[in-house]
Amino acid sequence: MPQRYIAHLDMDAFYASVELLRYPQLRGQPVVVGGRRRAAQNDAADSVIPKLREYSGRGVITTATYEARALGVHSGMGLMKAAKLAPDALLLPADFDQYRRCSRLFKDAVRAIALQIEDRGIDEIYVDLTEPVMAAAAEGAPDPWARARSIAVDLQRAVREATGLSCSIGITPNKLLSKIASELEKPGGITVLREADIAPRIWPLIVNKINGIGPKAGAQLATLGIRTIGELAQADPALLITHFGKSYGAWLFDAAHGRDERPVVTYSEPKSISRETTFEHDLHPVRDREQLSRIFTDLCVRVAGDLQRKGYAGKTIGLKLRYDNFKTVTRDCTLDAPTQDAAAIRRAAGECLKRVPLDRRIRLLGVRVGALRKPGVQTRDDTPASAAHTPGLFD
DNA sequence: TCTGGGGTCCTAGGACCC
DNA sequence: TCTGGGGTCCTAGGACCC
Repeated sequence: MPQRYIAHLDMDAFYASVELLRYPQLRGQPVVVGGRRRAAQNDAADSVIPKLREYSGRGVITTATYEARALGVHSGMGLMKAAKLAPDALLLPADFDQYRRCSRLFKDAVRAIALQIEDRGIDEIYVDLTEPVMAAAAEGAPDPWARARSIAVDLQRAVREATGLSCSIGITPNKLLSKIASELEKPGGITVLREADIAPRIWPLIVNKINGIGPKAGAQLATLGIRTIGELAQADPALLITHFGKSYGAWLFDAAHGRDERPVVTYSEPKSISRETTFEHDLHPVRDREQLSRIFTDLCVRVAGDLQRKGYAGKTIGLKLRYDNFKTVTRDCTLDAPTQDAAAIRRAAGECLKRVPLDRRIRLLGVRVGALRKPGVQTRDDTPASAAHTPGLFD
């Protein structure tokens, strides 16, 4: 594989930083974003920002400022638990519309400099800088890595000018390493790593820094005495394969050595669209039947709205249900033809519901539509039989 | 008063077809 | 009567990520 120059750009504490643009007086204080939607906010700038200790109810931290992280709270942590660690931290509700607007702004700013962008969600992207770096080399730039770094400086400036926000950038020969590198000098850093930097910079890190090694795999590696990426790189690949299977075991070994040939993918179609909700309090399948039914229908209406707005229809309807003990079950069924109709989705999901045991309280309900297609673009298989009888020019 | 909401990908077994 | 493969679709669960 020829030499590539891949950047990973990660916005710093994104949601919280967007909120600080709106509430600049909170800068320097511990602030977390999360919890339930704000109830029809009146004049936000004048109202008093609640503290974490005043919060009660379900919910997790979505983002914490670096000041809040210093107190031990982090994203994904339950708010009630976070309130014990940082009772005086300020709590702001999430405003996803605003985050999406900022996301679009920063991505457009990057796109004005480099075209090969892979979207990785609202606050991060990969950028393939190989072409611009090679173009500079052709014009006699001495060190391509220095050129890559200077492009990163340009990217950071463009993002700041477009949004007022800072980001961190990692540049390495591939996505796997760049993702790790962008975290090394947060916030606001640029980290360039070449082949020779893998051993000194990557190997001392714990295995969970690798994108794709989560809590489960990390714990299982720990039982084998493997905690750092370096230890993983020195492990016997055969041992990894016996514990993790042929595919994942081999991948673990390659990843530890910094090998990754995945391309930067600039376009992809969604595979599924879903809506789910966790209730304020667990609901009883019989006693709260009416409320559950209303919520269920509402989820179907919302998912149908999403499908219609984005121009998709789907053939596989899925139901997700989480019990009070956090056990989650899913059921799905496949229709004869794709749909984007709320009533059809509700019927199919209702059939799925009949197949799950309703013997305990329910915490979460979700509806998903998969096997998506663009209904406008019909393949032969999608053509409804009735289309043959559609009145036409000669009827 | 532990544990959100939106996704992707993988595995594994069974049905069904050739 | 016994016994092949391979391929695709469907379903359920789980790991992981942002």
